[in-house]
Amino acid sequence: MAKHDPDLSLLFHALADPTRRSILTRLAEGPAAVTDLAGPTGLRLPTVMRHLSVLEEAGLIATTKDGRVRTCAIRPEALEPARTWLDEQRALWEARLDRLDAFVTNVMKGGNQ
Amino acid sequence: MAKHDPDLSLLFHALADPTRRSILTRLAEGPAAVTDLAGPTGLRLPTVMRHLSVLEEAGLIATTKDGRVRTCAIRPEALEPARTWLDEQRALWEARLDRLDAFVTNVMKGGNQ
DNA sequence: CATATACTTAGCCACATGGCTAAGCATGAT
DNA sequence: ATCATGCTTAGCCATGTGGCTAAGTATATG
Repeated sequence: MAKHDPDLSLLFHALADPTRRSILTRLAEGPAAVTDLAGPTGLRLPTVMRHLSVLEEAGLIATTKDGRVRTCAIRPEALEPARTWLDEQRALWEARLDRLDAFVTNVMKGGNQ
Repeated sequence: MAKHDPDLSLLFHALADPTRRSILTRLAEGPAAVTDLAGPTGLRLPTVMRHLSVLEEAGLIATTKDGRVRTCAIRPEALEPARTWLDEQRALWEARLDRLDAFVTNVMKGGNQ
């Protein structure tokens, strides 16, 4: 399929995995090193590393390396595109339902007289 | 990983594909038959069918079959869990930033007097 | 009944994803 | 200099995903 919204696809895809979501909630408490993030998941480091790079490519986290420790931190603004899309859709969907409502009301009025 | 939130995973995964998102926006204009949905995508019917079943399993659409025509319609309430999760995260992330802010302010006050 | 329409199912293919181990590399501690 | 720590890279494996074709089923329509 054409890549109309690579950002949204990356974003939603990153959020679609429970491990990645739990890493994000863990990071909500504050920045953490890779090993600290790996602990709670019960997964091996390389596996966690790949989850982290998915999160980073989606813009959800930023990482910096200081000495041999890589520290990961949340990028709160990264959620905005997802929120915006959801809000737009909700608006569209509800507008449609409203029009449907108006239509039905109209038909009933016209049909009964 | 443990399946803590199968709903959210299904939901975000369904939303992570451009074709599926475009089907959703198309459906925002009103219910449509499978063939009508397939047209704009340029994809074959079986392919579209599978996108539709992903959307249906995520609860994003409902389909009914009348005669030989299957009609698909949006289920607006299905977006709620995603919205809720995003809102929760934003709250958590911002709370953390606020605490950090307060901490920094505190340290500066204490350190300078 | 025969034929077109609208899905549906089955199955193939290439590639992505999520897990792992093993080995490498850079840095901090002794 | 040596060793431990913390990440990184390479590569394997099973499964999932997104596309397809070909053939099947069910319902209108003539």
